[in-house]
Amino acid sequence: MFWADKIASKFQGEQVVNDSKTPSGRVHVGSLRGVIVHDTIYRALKRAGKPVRFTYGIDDFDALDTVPKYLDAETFAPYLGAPLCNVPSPGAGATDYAKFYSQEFFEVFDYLGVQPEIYYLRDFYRQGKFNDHIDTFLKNAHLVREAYKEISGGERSENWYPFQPICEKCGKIATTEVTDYNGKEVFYTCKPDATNYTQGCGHSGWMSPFDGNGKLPWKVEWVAKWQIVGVTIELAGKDHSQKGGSRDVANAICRKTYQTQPPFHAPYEFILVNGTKMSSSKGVGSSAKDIADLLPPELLRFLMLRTPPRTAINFAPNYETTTRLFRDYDTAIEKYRQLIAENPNPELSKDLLPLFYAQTRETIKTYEPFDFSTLISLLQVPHLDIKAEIAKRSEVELTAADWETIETRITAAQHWLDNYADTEEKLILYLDEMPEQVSQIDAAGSQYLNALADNLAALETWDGEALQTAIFTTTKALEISPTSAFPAIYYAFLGKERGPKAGNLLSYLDREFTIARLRAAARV
RNA sequence: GGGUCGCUAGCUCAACGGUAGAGUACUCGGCUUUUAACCGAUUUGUUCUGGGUUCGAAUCCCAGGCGACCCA
Repeated sequence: MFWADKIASKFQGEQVVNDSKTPSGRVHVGSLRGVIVHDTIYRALKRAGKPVRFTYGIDDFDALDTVPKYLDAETFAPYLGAPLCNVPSPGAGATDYAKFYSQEFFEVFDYLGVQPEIYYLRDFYRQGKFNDHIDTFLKNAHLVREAYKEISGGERSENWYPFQPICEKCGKIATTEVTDYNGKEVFYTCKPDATNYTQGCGHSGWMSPFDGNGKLPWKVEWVAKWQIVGVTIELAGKDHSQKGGSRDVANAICRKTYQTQPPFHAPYEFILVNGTKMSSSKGVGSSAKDIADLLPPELLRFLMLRTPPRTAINFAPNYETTTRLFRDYDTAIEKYRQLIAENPNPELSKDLLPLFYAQTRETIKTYEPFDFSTLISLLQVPHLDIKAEIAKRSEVELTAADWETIETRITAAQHWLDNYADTEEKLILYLDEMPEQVSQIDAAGSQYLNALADNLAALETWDGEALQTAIFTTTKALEISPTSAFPAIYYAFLGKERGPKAGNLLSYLDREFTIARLRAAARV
């Protein structure tokens, strides 16, 4: 059974699948895994005909704890420690920092066809939805301390309370500590040494903890959120899912304080780039938007889906990995088309379910596949009418829908060439100098190039067809096999053993130059 | 130091207690205006190691090695 269906099969009755994110900056592609994993489980439950909702929370009451290096440090340093929803927006089109980055994230949601019910924790706090839970936790602070101690070994002092007010004086939330609660107000101090990234102002006093005046620490907040939203299924990244890790602590708090079972949980792995975890601080890895610019939505979903959550995904946008992704997707489409040719409503086998869940809509969009790596090649042939070439190479008449897919693929291939291709992966015409690799041309090859130069000099028209004919008639005249002749030509112009159709390639070059190069290469 | 996950063909992965497979790469052949395309075929394994359970282990258990990650 496909992994998402296996999870879905465990549940009866109404389910709420939840995921959340702190909008602390640009979102890297690793964060998309959680999104897709949850969306897929949601869709699997729907497919199984079970009642289900998909909710997504923005943790925008969390503090700004670092200024990302792509932002001006001086501008944002004063806001370190303040709730993200109270930090100014780094760009136009948003009211604040949290909205700015969550909007960017949601654009990717739209792109991927992910449509959860979105909520912002700032609203929950300000609307008082947390009030009862804040009261519960302040009154049961000992249970939270117990859970921390038992699960993660962290000691909390006797007068520690699980609550952080926003300091009335300096506006920071990361620096405050509550030491008393009288049922209506908490006594807090804004401590200069509370964190290692920002200083509190030293203010202290009594204030109400309700209606958005402060927040619960996030492990505690997590538990309260489950109660408010009614979450039944929520997975977490491997980092939070360790024994004694934050999810373990949250689960314990949930059991102790509410005497209820925490939501279903399973860990999901990271997305690795070249075998190592991507991290925005190290500068490795791509933002979610970068990858979305490269991969069409169904391909990006497919990438995230086909690997079960427990297994790490190793994606690097290099030639090998990128073309394989497209090829695997096309292979699945091909298989599906054969299947529906026999039966319009087929039972999907396990290997076709990733294709099903990869769709942004409800049905699988089929098309006539055209190999992605060939597109990359064709795009590099100068002056080539790529659409005419594709039409020529396709066995069937391409429909408007086929063309729509192909055009998306052309855009993706061009984007890959422009942004990710290594120089060795690109077609390079050596116009100014002779490629070193001409030394690979053997005696027969040299003889061939000379003969070809003679024949080309005598050509009446300089076009691809005529050139291709000349190339072949020359091989026949010399009784040399094309497998020896073609590499000699490619070495002379590209420094490679293989290349695009030689006649077309040469037709884009100047005649005198071409002939001179052939003779020069033959002499080496 | 403690923990989690992983290790299967050159590469990417599947098989999850019942004959180890696919794609790709490689090799070879075909394609008589045929060259990053296409078609066909062959080959590829101490399933990381060592023990154990079992009629039977890649699969379950124990120990070790290596790697990634988390916590301290």
